[in-house]
Amino acid sequence: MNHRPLTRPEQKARTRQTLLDAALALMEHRSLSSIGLREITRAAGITPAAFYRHFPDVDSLGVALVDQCLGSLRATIRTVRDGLSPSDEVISRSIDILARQVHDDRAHFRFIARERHGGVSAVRAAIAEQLDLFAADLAVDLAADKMVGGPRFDRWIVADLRMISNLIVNHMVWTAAALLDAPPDAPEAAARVIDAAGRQLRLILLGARQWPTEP
Amino acid sequence: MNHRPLTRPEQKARTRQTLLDAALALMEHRSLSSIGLREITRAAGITPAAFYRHFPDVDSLGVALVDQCLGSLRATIRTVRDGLSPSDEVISRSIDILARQVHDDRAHFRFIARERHGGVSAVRAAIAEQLDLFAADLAVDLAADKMVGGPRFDRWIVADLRMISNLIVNHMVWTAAALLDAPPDAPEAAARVIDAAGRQLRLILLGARQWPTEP
DNA sequence: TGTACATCAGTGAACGCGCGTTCACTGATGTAC
DNA sequence: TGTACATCAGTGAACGCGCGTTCACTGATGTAC
Repeated sequence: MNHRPLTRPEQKARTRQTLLDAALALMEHRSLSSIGLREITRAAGITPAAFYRHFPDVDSLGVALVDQCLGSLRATIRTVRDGLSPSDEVISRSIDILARQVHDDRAHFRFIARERHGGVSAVRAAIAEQLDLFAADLAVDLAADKMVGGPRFDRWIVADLRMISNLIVNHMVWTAAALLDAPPDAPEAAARVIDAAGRQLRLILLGARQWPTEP
Repeated sequence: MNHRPLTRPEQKARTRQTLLDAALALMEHRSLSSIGLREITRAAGITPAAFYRHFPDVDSLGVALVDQCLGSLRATIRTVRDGLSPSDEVISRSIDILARQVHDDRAHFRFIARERHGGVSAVRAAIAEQLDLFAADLAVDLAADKMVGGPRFDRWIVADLRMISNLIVNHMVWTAAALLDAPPDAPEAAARVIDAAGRQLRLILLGARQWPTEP
């Protein structure tokens, strides 16, 4: 136990995080734009006015939430992918890892899926930016990996790498959303989603193997 | 000009439609759950209390809007697809038709994209149901079409037909959302989206041509 | 170490406002004879 | 066709309520000497 009294910046950061967590929890069944400032502060256990010490408004909190969700997810993915040897197994393993991440972090993924095309334009823009970074990461990885028997991405032109990276990232986001739609207490519904997603990804990579990089 | 006075059911249906249109217009920049009943009636030019003659609450209006949007779109798509001879051209033509539909009906597509994973569960369910019908339609069409040089979908097992139909429907929805994200006055941004979507769809069908229906 | 002052995260009261819902009503449309 | 009554879409006033934002404040933490 650490009973050392917190410094002021530490305390402030802690309250800020409490606000973010409270907002995320409130968004389980509703979207950001329907959640009130007072609701968030009530859930966080502080006064409404204190909210303004941390964010100018609820939308800004949403943007901060995006960066936190997807920033940490990006780091996680990097770590995980470094430990994967490129092979055909990559497909089913990627989907499994995604499924486990979604299972462990339903609230974060739900927030992203819900607000990706949601009503707050600043949040939409923040999500689009982060997903673009994901796609860029993936394009680099694809070009670097030499998958045995797989597509020769190292010979692809950049535009096509971005094209397929976007397709795969979108497929991942959609898969995550589908997993969230499946009731959490029905493992066979989730299993069906995972199976379908795996076959779809396999089909995409089958297409990539034939893809003419020069038209 | 038809100056015949409207019957009562006609007048009621007209007001109902005014409410639906008003709500759709208000959703250009915001999501359903952040729009108030009074706001809708104000935009529709009727008293707040009169709303209850048509819907029990705003969420129910949302469900009605889904059925109207996607029901009519489904009919449109059926008509269009009946006029298309199956060929490789189908790909670029499908995307072009989608792009034109989105261009002509931004509000409807935006509503669907925004609420597909939005905060109102009844609306989410209604959209999921309609998209499922789209996928089912597509699966039947794929199995029936004999595309020259294309995948032999007529030999596919049902599960795989559903798998690729879902993939294509999701790709279409995502493409529509991407077109909506592109500023309406920047035709070259939309053109880039259309080009990428076409190549993605081509890659998917390339994969389908190789797909082993028996594993 | 002790003291005097500055900072600033969080308080609590107050404000004006628009919300969803209710209710008895109005008056045009519809129906029965 | 004319009359008497029923229906019911839309009205307008009223209600209690929670909202976002402001403000002067408190008191613990931080800093200078």
